[in-house]
Amino acid sequence: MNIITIYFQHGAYHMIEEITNQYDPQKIEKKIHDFWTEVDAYSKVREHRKGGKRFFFVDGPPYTTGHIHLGTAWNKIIKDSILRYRSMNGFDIVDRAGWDMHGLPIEVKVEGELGFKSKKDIESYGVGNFIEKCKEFALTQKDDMTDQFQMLGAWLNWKDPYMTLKDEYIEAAWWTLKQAQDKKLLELGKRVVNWCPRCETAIADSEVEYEDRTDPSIFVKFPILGEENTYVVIWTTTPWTIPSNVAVAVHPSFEYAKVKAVASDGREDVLIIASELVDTVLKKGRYADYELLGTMLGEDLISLEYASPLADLVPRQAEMEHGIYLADFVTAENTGCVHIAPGHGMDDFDVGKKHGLPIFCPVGPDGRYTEAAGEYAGMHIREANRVVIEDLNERGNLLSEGTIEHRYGHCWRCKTPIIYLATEQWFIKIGELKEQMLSEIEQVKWYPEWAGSARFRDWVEGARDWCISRQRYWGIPIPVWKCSSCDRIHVIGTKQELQEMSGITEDVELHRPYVDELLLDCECGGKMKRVEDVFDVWFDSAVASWATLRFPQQREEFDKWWPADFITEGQDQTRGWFYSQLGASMVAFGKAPYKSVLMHGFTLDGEGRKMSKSLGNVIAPGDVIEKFGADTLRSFVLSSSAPWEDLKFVTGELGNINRTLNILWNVYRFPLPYMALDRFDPSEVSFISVMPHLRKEDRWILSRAQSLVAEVDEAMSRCTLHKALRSISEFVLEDLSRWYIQLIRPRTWVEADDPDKLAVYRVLYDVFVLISKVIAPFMPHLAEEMYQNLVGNVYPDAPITVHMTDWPVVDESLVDKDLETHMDMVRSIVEAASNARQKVGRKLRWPVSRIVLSPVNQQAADAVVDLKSVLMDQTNSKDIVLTAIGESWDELGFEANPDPGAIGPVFKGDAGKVIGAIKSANAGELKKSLALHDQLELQIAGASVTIKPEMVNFTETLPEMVASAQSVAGIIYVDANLTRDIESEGFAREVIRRVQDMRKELNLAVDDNIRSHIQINDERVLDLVLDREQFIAKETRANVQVIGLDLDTSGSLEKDWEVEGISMKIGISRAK
RNA sequence: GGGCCCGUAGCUUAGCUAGGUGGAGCGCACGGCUGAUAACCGUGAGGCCCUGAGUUCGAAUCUCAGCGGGCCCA
Repeated sequence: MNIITIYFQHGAYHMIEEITNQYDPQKIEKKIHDFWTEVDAYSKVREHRKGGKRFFFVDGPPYTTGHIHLGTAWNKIIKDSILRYRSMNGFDIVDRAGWDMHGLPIEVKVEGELGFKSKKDIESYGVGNFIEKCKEFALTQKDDMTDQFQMLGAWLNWKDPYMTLKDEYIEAAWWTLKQAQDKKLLELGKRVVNWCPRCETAIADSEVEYEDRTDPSIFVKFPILGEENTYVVIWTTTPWTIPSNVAVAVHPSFEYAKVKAVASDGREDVLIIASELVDTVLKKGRYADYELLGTMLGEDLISLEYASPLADLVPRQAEMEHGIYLADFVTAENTGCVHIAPGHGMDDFDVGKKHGLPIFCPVGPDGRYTEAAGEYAGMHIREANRVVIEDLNERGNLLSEGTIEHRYGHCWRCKTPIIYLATEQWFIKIGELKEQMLSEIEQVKWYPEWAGSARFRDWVEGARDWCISRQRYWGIPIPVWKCSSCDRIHVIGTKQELQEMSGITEDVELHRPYVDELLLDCECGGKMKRVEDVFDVWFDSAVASWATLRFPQQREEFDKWWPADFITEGQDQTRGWFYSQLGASMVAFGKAPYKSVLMHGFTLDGEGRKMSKSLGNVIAPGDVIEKFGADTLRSFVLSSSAPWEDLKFVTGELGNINRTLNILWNVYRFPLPYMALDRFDPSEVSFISVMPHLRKEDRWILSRAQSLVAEVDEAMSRCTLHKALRSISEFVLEDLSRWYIQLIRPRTWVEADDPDKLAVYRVLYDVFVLISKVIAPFMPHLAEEMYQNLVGNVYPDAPITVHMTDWPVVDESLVDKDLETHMDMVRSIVEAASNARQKVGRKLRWPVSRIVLSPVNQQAADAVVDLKSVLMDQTNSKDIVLTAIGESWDELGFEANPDPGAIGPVFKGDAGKVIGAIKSANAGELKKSLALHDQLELQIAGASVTIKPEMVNFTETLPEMVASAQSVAGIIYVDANLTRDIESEGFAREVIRRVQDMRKELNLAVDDNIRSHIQINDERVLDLVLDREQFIAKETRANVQVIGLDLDTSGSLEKDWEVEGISMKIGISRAK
């Protein structure tokens, strides 16, 4: 039968259904997904909360790679759990899913599919065709990923997501740039940028990946003008930048040495090097010897000028003056003199700017030298390293050549080593916003606190102006039009403005190449053409918080919702989305776009290494779901560690979680057959009606359930989702499975109408319904499954899904903290009793006559009185005896242990006799006297000696067949001495257990009756068993039962048993 | 090289804010229960609390310095 129809079928009885034996997450989750789709649960739930307290959530848009990984799964699971929790708490939620769909990664993918190698291939294929391919690719990937996210049970607005490739989104970016222009925060400038020579574009700092790489390591001698054979020595790992050298930088306060170095062939060079580095540099240059000519500070070197060793190859180098300048960034490494090429380095550029040096950059976007590089023109810089080294060597300027392995930046997409190029780019002047940004950070609530106050703050403090332009195709076109005759600039803010200014009436797509074709009229009468750049993709996602509200197209929603109440992303987004959003929002609105931020960790493999394709340790969420189900995956990632800590993915732990859910399933399943048998209808058995019949343990579990809700609320308020999950798990395992269910089992077996049984049903029902709600944010499928059966099948008017129900409010009237404490103590006593039983070898099936507790305090004593029946029941004891608080049990014996250390010094030679006397004395009296008089006279060989308390230690001795164990309530003693009655009950239970075992083997129904024949080959035991003949027949549902010494035991099943050394033979058959 | 975070039993972790005999789960060994039974429960063994120094009567906890891992930056 289709379960969906079950949910809607309500017969005469409101029936809770029996469920499968095993927790089967795949089956349940499939069923629940179908159900959600069928009733459109998500939309209905969001609709249901319309008009409630507002909660504006912005989804950090994953890049449309086509497949989700564990990290993105974790991310969405956190989001989903928090949103479900909020929704149940009455919040009206905005939660459009987001997709980041522009940029190089997709271009690179499409280039790969089309077999392209460079931008020229794209141009000849046609930019329009290329853009269409990229769009199609992004949209397909988006759909694939949506399916994968939905498998996790993540409820976001998937039907109407925001997509960075949509015109409405592009307009949000354009509008933002126009704000920057209006506020004079947009700047076109020549700057040194990270440049990928393959992609032929600037790339953001955040797109640079650092990896180990082997590069040349060369020391070069620059000849000082006007001094014979004198050189300043520099070091570099990029020989190809030597043709672009403009200056040398030294540190103002370092000491530099001028040394005469003698080569092995007798040639002499005068070299300028930082003093402390002379030895190492000369060693590199294989000089035989040197002589120190003098020392000076860096600031004394600035009058020197030098010539480029490559002046004959690069005409511009011959024209240029080369000087020595001061810079604080110079370190005492290598030579202490730094090669400065302002066209090829950030620091270099700054030095150049400061001193008005030429920004000489003879390298084109494709990584080849331009005409300005003279002889090198047309050569690719990759080949140039070798050639430059050779040229330097030929000219006698190469002091040393080697290689070095170091961390070097690579393009994050195509892995090409980046270079630094001085180029014209568009910048947002973050420098001017920094102070405001720092103060806005403090207005935001960060989870954890240090993510904002330390980490993010540190990043923002060091932030540089933001280069937002890229020289590519698949991105939001930068909406800047420039006049070809007067260089005037206009920034377009909306599509409408573009249409008006370009005079077109038809719709236009806001991508390249379409917008490139539109020309605007300039005030000067000339024509304005769009600059060719597109936006850095980080700028796309930066405007998500208002783009998701369709601003600037719609103003109302923006005014109503913005800024975001909450966002959460991985720690890598500190420099990424947390930052880009803040920057863009400062430009647009002058304030932070989010009120609270949860920074979560990274997923690592079992060894604690990051998951990466190259390591081959990537785990696909889909595989995990297939094996364990989404709820298990969700519980695992949520409970393993605090959200902001890294998550080690250990497969074994998943099994653990799975087991916990299975126990929850079993606990939930346990009473259902009885309830079904009794046609228990919760809608007809009110809680009020069972209240007079509640036992202590019922009140206890109800109190614990309320405490659980409070714990989860507390955890959620701190974003400590792992604590919420652990509280749930502890409640299920400890309180429900290991305790409450054990306590109430016999009550569910009663066959007649019984208020005590109904009370249990009602309590269990309420607890399960509460659990279904409490787990709903975290295990939405299992929660739904439970809810539909418990509530959906019973109350036709109930909310259609558990996710539409209200989050439980703690009912203080049900909370009884004293009772909870008492129960903790009782449980500890039961555990201790079990321990003690093992020591005396008495299994639980055999009652013990009494358990004695020496309570540690009043509370412990109260607990025993309060919960005596639970205690007797669970320890299977006939009586519980309390001593006075802190008092020993008076049936204990004592043993006196003389302490030779205390006796020896006092009695010297007689010590041995004293020790013997103490040992042979009556320990109990000894103890009493010492306690009473603080000393004791003993007669030894006619002499009287004085014994002091410190001379004797007493240890308790236990009576025969008594064992003790420690509990939190105090030490307990289990008296396992047998009486006829106990022995009779013990053997009877042994018999019952074996008959039950055989019933099971025959697959008898719980309520089937039997005929049984029990042969016991021991007269004494037979006699004992016969004492409880009725009891045995009742427990085993035997209509006919014969117990005897020698009888025919034939039946459907016949078995031989050995019980405590006595052989028995039992035969049973089903009674008609 | 810099910033932030993490390091506790074979594995996953609690305890750290507020210093006072380090608790769990898994696994392992042994046992119990047998109307949750392909389920459930108990007991036991197992810890230089990463290392070293400092503060303190007392440090897993606070401070400093190292080592190892993660994210980010240079």
